[in-house]
Amino acid sequence: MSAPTIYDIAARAGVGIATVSRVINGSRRVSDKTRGAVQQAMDELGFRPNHAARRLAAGAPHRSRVVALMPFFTTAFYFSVCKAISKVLSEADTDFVLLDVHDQKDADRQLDRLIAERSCEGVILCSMDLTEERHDQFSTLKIPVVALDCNSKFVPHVRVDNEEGGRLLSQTLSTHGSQHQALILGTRGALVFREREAGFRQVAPPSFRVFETENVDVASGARIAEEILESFPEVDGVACVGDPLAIGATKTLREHGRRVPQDVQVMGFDDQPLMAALGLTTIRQPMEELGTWAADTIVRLISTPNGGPPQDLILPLEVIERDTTGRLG
Amino acid sequence: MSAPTIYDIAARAGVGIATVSRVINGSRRVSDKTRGAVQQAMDELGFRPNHAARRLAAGAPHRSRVVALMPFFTTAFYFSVCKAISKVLSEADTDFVLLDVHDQKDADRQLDRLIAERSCEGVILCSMDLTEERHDQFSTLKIPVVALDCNSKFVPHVRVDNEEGGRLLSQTLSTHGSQHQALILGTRGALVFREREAGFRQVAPPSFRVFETENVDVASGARIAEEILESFPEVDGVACVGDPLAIGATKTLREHGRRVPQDVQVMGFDDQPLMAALGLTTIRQPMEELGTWAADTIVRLISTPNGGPPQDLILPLEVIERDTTGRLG
DNA sequence: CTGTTAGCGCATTCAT
DNA sequence: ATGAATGCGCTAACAG
Repeated sequence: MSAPTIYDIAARAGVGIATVSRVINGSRRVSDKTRGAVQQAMDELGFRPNHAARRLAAGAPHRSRVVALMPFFTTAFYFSVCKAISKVLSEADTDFVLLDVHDQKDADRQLDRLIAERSCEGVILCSMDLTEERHDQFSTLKIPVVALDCNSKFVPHVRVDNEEGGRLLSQTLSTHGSQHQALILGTRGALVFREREAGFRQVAPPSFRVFETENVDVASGARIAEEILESFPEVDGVACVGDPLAIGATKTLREHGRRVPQDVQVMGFDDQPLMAALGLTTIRQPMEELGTWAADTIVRLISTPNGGPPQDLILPLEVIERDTTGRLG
Repeated sequence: MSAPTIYDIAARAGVGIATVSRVINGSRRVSDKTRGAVQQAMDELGFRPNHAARRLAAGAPHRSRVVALMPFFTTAFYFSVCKAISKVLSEADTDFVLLDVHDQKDADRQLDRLIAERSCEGVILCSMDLTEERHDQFSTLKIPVVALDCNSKFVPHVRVDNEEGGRLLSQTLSTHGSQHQALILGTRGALVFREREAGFRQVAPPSFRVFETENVDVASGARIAEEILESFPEVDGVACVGDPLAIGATKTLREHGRRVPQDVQVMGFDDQPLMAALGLTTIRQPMEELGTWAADTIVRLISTPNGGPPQDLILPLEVIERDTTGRLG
């Protein structure tokens, strides 16, 4: 049978529903005896108060909830994004529901559920796009959606110019004289990586090579660097689509006697926390700003259903030169 | 006046509430004309559907929500904890509401609200304790609370033995011959830091010194290290209560010509992501396990109100020796 | 101390 | 295509 209500409890305990309510809410105006009976009935039936009914009856104030779907585990990039979102939403008295999704399928399941249950007032989609169909669903339900780190046709989005990022990667290496550049890519399943690759290819010196890896962590960077040294020994510049990759690559290179940056230059991407301390040259993504904009926008769209036309935003990238680049030789 | 309901909209648009409901839910069985009128009324009145009422009427399934209060901004420690919690809750079909709190006052405000609004079914408290009074409030409302990284008298908690951590810090330095040890502490307002300090004091060689800093970031570590070099030049071991502090301290020491670890040994605390790549000797906290246990426990307590007596858990610490410690000289 | 009653705001028949 | 009526599960007066 379906979930028991206070009526079921009341009947079973031989009391009125008000008494059950009192017990639930810890009122002291209940005799220990009846309280016990009610408790027992609740335990036996596995009673769980219905949250929606509670809030409705109590006249609790509105509190919007926005859920953010993010592939959280992948990189520290999302840590910074998350912090920013959290801050904005908190100040807007909006609940921040964090949904960690592993892959697209996972995300789809959650999106279906959100639509079916209408269980939030806004959605922030990180590094993930929407199908047109699903966009229409959200649209008719008037649940605003914004995308972050993603170039969406359907919803307002904030991102950086990843193609430009790819170009900056190669150009910075070239500036210091690198001729044989390797690009370490995360899976091409991710659009942002494909975009960076495209930009890189546009400007890289002809002998460049591209290497793809599943994960974008330190271990992968270290492993791919081995591969690079073997198949592309003349390499004098390594560009990575994530900072951890660069850390791993640098480690391997140095272990193999290559000086960084005198023999090989290395660059990361993101400028995650601690990269300054590590001296990694990298391309800074304005992570806080990305999160802030997404959160601000969703809050605005929630309170102003007709908040004007979708307004996208492209934030600037910045090359941060530190110790892993410099003139070769 | 209070928030407009569909009755207000219906009245203003000269239609029945059912029609308003249809418009809200994107039903196509509404003439464009009336739809327009309803839309306009909604816009003019700033209508926002009441989420609780919606779910109640729609008979939506229960979905528990647990909110985690965490001082998110402070360190990457919480990133790992957060990941673990997120994973467990997601698998338990439980919403994960993240509440970033800056300080105790902030936390108190949020806790008051949670109690007043009964807006969640469980609470995970990170690095923060409960007053007895507030514990009683949660208790009578039957909202379970668990604490993480905190030694609470009132609620089940999971943590490491921070005193032992303090001892390990000093003992590891001593093992390699360090006689003049400095401890860099975060604010003594945090219990965990006080505990580590206590442990450290128990076993440190007599000439030790303790330094306190507000923040536990790289910059603070670098700054305090300057101070240490000035006021405690004979220092040959620096123990920190957080990894970033140690990174900063190492940087300063090396800039001042002190070799690490030959002249001065340095240790961090936590073993955050990337510390392996950085070669920092540190004391590993089982961050994932902490988060997993907290989430598992809260899920269990929600589904089993009488889940037996509070069961605390103390997880083991592990010294991870890397490149910043080793025999002096 | 306890039971009765009346909504909370909305989705949903069932009429029309 | 639209309106009236009913009930979701609970809290909060109001009676007793």
